[in-house]
Amino acid sequence: MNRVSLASSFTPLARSFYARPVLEVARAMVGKLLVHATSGGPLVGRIVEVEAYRGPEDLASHSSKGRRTARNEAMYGEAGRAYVYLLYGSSWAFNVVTGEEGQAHAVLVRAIEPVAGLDVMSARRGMKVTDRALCNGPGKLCKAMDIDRRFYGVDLCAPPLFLAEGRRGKLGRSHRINIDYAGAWIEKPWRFYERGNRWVSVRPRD
DNA sequence: GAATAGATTGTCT
DNA sequence: GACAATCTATTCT
Repeated sequence: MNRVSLASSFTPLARSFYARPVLEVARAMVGKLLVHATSGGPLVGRIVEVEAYRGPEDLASHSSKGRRTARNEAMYGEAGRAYVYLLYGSSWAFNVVTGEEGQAHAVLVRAIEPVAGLDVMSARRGMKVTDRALCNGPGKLCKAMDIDRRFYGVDLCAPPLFLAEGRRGKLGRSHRINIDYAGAWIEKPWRFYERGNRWVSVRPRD
């Protein structure tokens, strides 16, 4: 199969997939494929770890307490669009907006299992394709998949960036990672991952 | 594998 | 001016 037919063999998930409660979408996203059709061929990763963020009550969310700024504006938009932001100065994070418009809920993709375009990902990350650190973190997968602020607010229901159907194994869930500032919300089991998958970023506490 | 320290910069107070 | 939904290198066991 050549590169062109490989890219066209993936079909974007419809907006109805995203227009549901955020925890439902987060759970369903584990096992789906993240596809970026680039001029150099498709970059594809199987999603193995995500986290749900549900403002305004969720203190870990950028939209907590109804906060609405230039940065998180995309969270308030229609379901199925991307919310991309820079954190800690040098890493990009990729989120999918869910629920109803005006509702600032989103799902952060924390880790993927590389599926296609491995040579490109490997070169972009400066490490071997077999290295567990290739895509096991929000910033790492964005670097490997060539996702940055160019994709802020873009529609994920059509190429070049979209989710496609995939298969998944056993679902696991745990507390979210690195939200020490969020008080009692630290304990919410809003991280979903595939059990036993070596590409999951942080080993579950439980 | 686990723990630690330093890097780095847009965004918000 | 402080912080952040992190990463990397380094230094242990």
